[in-house]
Amino acid sequence: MRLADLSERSGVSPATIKYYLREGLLPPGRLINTTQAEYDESHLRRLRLVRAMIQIGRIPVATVREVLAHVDDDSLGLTIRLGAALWVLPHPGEPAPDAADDPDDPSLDVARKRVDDLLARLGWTTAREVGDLSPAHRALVSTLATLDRLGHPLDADDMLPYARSMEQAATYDLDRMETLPTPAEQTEYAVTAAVLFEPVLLNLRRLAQSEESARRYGL
Amino acid sequence: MRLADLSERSGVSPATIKYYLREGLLPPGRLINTTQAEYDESHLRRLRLVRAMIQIGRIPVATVREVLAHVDDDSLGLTIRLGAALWVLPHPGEPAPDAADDPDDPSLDVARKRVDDLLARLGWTTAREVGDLSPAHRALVSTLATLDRLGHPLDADDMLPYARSMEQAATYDLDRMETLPTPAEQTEYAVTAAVLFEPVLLNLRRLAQSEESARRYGL
DNA sequence: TCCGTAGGTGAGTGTCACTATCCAAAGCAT
DNA sequence: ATGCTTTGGATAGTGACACTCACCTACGGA
Repeated sequence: MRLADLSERSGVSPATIKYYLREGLLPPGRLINTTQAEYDESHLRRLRLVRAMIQIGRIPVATVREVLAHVDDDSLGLTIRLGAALWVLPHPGEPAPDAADDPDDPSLDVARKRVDDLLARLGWTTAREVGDLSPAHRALVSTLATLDRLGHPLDADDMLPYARSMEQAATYDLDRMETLPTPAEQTEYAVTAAVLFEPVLLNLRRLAQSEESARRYGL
Repeated sequence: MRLADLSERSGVSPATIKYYLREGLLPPGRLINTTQAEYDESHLRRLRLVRAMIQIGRIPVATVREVLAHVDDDSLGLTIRLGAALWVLPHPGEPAPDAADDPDDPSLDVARKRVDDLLARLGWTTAREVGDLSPAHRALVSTLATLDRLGHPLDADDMLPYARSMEQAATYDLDRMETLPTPAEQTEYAVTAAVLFEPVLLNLRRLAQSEESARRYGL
């Protein structure tokens, strides 16, 4: 498969593929000679993953490169490999990097305490120990602080049922992940799940909301 | 309260506040004379909402303007007003606007059918009737099609438990919304919920995932 | 042999959320 | 009164980012 074929089968323009190759998001093809390269199904697969991350997940190119480095890193154990890949993904709810939270903001302390309380009640001891180091934890705290400031605080009780649902979802995801044969595929699956299952959940939620609103208020 | 005070209390730079005024995201203050304007608590509140949408929700300025127009539009009934405000919000999972889905793509048809099946089983008749017109529906279909292409298809059975959870969440949200006194506040709450509860859910999910992964694989 | 095409590269494009600078009029402090 | 600051208003510039274009050289088929 040459670059033009890769472009045709993926729907991505040749110029963009060249750009991805340059940026290291796609491994170079096998060079037949100085001016021809051969690509295979693995390139197509990787290209589709890259597109999903960038187009659907709106993930910056530099971040995609980091994530893929972890996916491809056979030297790590599965737990670390998974963690590393998901750790560098953007976490919705994080403030923009150029406007980081003021760490002295008292509303953050309040939110942090509430998250700790929630984790304790859930029995998520590992998450509790890792605490603020995890981007997911920080993003959660930051979002709760913002909700407080807007006058719509969410306490641990409010979050508990949501957390239980997400626990179920996570169990389910890992079950599916385990059916895959290699750690590389498993890690890739986890990334896909993070990037693409999240939109599924959110859009289901919005559909549910308009359904319920129609039921209550007519129309 | 003058512009500088508004800036101080919100943590937003005066230059940015001027920009928001120019862009119509913030109503102008009451002009005391040609060079001084007076702002009040409602401006502070609106400014915080705008910041949350832009910084946390990463919503484009032009979209924020549209959403606020619906929040402020007293001429509409609650259902329409809610729907309109949420309709224009970005839907995660939508492809970037400059790379819209090819409508002839057969994988989209497959995904559409699966969503219809799911909605039928859930008994979400309104969502089913509105179908493809809803951005949430379109984004869901598009995301499922991408998952198919990546070799990790999600069928209606897989989604059913997630959808039930989201149904519960939606009911809960609307209950909270109904405690607010005016339609303007209710609409604002719905927007806040869409923009800020979603990060809460997603980060809970990621925490649950690493918790469960630690349980299964140690560390 | 020769023309079209392949892949590689550096520079350019468009978008977007600010941000910086200027200006003249109007306080406010002394 | 005087001089420093602040205001609203306007225009232009910035930096990040994901491409996208034009051009170059070297094949490779007719």
